[in-house]
Amino acid sequence: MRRKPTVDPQTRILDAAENAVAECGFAGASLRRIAQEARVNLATVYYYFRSKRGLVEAVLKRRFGPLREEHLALLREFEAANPGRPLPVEKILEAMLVPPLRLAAQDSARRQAVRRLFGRIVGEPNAETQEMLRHLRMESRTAFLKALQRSLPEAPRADLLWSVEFVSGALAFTLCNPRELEVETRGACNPANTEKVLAEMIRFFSAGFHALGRRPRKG
Amino acid sequence: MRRKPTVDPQTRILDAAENAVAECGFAGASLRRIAQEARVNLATVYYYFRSKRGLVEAVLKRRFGPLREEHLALLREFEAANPGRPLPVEKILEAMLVPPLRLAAQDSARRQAVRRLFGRIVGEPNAETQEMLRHLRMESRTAFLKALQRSLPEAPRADLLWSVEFVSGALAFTLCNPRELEVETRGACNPANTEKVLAEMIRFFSAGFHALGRRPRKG
DNA sequence: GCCCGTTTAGAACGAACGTTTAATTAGATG
DNA sequence: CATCTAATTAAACGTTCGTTCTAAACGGGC
Repeated sequence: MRRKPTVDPQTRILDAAENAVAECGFAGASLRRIAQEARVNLATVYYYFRSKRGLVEAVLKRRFGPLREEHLALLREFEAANPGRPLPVEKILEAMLVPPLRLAAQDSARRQAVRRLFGRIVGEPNAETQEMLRHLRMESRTAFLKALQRSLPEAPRADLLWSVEFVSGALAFTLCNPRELEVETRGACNPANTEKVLAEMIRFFSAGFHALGRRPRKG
Repeated sequence: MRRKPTVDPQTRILDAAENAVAECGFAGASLRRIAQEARVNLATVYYYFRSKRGLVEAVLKRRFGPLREEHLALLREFEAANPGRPLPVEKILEAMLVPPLRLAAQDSARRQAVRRLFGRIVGEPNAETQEMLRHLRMESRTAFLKALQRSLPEAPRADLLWSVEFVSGALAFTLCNPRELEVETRGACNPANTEKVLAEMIRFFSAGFHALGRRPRKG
């Protein structure tokens, strides 16, 4: 029954905790069930992660920590292709969307948990969690805003900030409950089709950004 | 200390439960604390709502149940203004956005709880909860899609479905953590300013919808 | 008067929770 | 082999949880 005895206990615990938090929320996730699913003694969880809060933070950092570097790397890559010139909004959107979409499109065993984890953190108002995520998102958000301002110099900064927020929200919402969307649309929308989602979002949102660029002042 | 002795116990319980779920999630909300905050005996909660699940369902139905009627009423009202003609997408967007925005803009005592409740239900993958919300959203979603298809006959149905999803996501995301957004943007974006949010979303998303109408086939 | 829906009080149930402690194992080092 | 450290275990701590139960009070309507 033991599938991969080579995976170290910390990873097994993190995987199990990710499943539990995704399914039951932060408060509903039980350390005992996590330890059981990870085939690990309950005290081992404390040995590695000190407390439940420490475990949850490790879960979030493992998944969402690398996103910042991927965001910045994609921006740099696109800018290197056409040095000195402002990026087209379509490329900026691609840099924003591709890393989370890739994250939510990995192997099917983890996919559902990762997607639901997105939804959990969005709705979690706990101050510590929010502060941690704010810190994780801050740097890439600044980079995206700077790129957008260069690409759409006529657009007011506040409008661009709002729009970035709207894109983030649409992305999070689309990722976190994929099955529901497929059911509700009777299969017309399949969030597992990453390329399709990316194309739809770029098409829809780039029009919004271009409209901002065309209107120099708020009407 | 008793502020409003006129409010009946059921309402006090629902208010307290709303606070608790918003703050601690469905699993983290404690009936004992809810009863205490509602200045009600623990048994009274069971007397009225049978179980914790029953209480949670009552909380959700009270808040999100009226949304469907408001959505449909707004659509009817706008259509009555120009009978027979397809609604402009700006009006459809207004009908989609105004009821939730109004809901999240009520008196300051309840506002924060209502907004956080939005985030909680978005991230909650519990099958029963999702099924209940699906049922609540289905009718108005169909009405919005129909109006959009009349207004943008060239746009593929799947694209419109996706776009409606994106709008819903952006709205939910914007509503559920207002303070964070204001902090992160250093005050440039204030989600409590309902008119501003509405104007920003209509401007941004209507451009996206118009772009769909202009492209008859997927490129 | 009494009845009945409502509300309170108090206690208890078993279960599950986060956390801690002390003892034990396994592996490397000397 | 003895020793030291890291890893792992079993057991227990006290608390809180959802839920149920009983008994008693309250208040308006027939």
